[in-house]
Amino acid sequence: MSDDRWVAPTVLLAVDLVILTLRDSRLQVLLVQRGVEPYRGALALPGGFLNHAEEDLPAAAHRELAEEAGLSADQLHLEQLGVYGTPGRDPRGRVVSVAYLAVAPRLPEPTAGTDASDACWTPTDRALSPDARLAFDHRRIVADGVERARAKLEYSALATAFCGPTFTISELRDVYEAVWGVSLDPRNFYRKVQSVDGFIVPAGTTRKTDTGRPARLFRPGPREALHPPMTRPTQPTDKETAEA
Amino acid sequence: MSDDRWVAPTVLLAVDLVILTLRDSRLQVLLVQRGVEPYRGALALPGGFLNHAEEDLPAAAHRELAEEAGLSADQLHLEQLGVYGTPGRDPRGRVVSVAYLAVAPRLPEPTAGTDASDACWTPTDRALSPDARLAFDHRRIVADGVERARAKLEYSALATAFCGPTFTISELRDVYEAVWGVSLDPRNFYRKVQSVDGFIVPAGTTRKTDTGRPARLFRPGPREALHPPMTRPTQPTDKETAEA
DNA sequence: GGAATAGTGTCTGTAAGACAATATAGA
DNA sequence: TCTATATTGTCTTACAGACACTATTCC
Repeated sequence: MSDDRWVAPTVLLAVDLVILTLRDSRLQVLLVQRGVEPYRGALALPGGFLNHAEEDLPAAAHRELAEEAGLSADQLHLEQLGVYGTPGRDPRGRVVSVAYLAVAPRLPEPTAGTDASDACWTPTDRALSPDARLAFDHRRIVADGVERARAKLEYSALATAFCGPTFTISELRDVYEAVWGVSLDPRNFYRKVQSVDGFIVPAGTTRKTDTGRPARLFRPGPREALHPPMTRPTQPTDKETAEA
Repeated sequence: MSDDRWVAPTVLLAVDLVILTLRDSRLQVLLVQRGVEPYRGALALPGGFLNHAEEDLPAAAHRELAEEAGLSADQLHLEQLGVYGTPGRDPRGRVVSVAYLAVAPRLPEPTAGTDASDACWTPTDRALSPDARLAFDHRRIVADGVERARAKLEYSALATAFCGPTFTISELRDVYEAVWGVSLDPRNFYRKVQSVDGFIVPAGTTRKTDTGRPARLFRPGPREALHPPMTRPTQPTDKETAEA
């Protein structure tokens, strides 16, 4: 720093997205097959470089969300996940990536017909398995995103972001069971989730299911932080041990 | 993107530090008075640009920690807090800052005699008051850091990072009371903190206080995540209402 | 002994987990 | 009727919070 001619180094800034949703009662993440080098042909998170030097980071995240997944900002949770800037993580140079976590309800095939027709939903456990071979350090980013989602289900209303505008309590329980990888007692969950003030509010109507009694519909409540939090079981349950 | 000559824009990358500690039973943050433009003379977080294009982000955080606060990596908690990259946040250009949260035990005047003799510990409530006038968007970064610390006291062993290698349960309670801004029952806290398996382990010795019975000493346990979490009181207590 | 802090015992209300019982749909 | 799911009720246990009480130091 004693050198007067010292100038701060510049870096390339990218935005990567961990987009989570629930499909077939499984937590899935959107991955795209890379069409260019490096890691051509490998699976990677949707994302890319800033468009121009003045683009804001959340704006870039929304842009990539639309370009690569066909998802709009409506009905979608988006939060910053972290920065990944280890030198050498990208062979093209010093690329620092800002990762965002997006949670979307299951939409009617959002990847079909868009620019990113090579995007595909992948179960997170498969994406995180050792033989998945994700590009760059995207395996770690996916792992961090899943872990963030698991943690936030406990003390925030993030679970409703996996559901549509209205949902049944069973659907909400399905979110918790899939993301946490546990089985929850439907009856205790039913009362617990309703006892947390402002978490969900009744929508007044019901929805028929394939079989059984129709279920009341709810919509997300005003509360974002849950007090008391939803408690994640510590003991392994049937569902978790089955997946292990 | 259809323009073949398009090249990704570059940004300047900086690292800023929210260094928290406990002094006089108050949560304090380290601020430095800026000696150069912009915001010359204003208070700001310690930090700076990357030294060279290949410097790793945690390495840069540690370097700034040593340069501007005289703190070494030993006995210190450091975690990434987030990215702040809104265009226009720095008049010098597109500067994207990676904020780190550091938690340090109270050390013997770490700011004296170092390069950053103009660094000063500031109570967080004063740093966050409207008349503090921090440089850049550092007010928000401090607020985010304090909020992160508050949240992590609940479900992680972060509180021990505020203490020295050994500590009494009263000192640990002091951390919770100062960071949360509440009063906790010493007797219930005593049993609660010991019931969380692996949080703290007895060191075997005791420490005399000014007055009263000597207290047993503990050291941080192996557990980083607390199950069950420490519960933060929701109702305002005497201490909180007194500060409001 | 008195003051101050450390540490233990006990009670009570609340909430979580287990699980029986009832309600409402389709077949 | 049976089956399947939704919703309610009840019981037991665990824990948070309030607080009396004992222990150990210095004065």
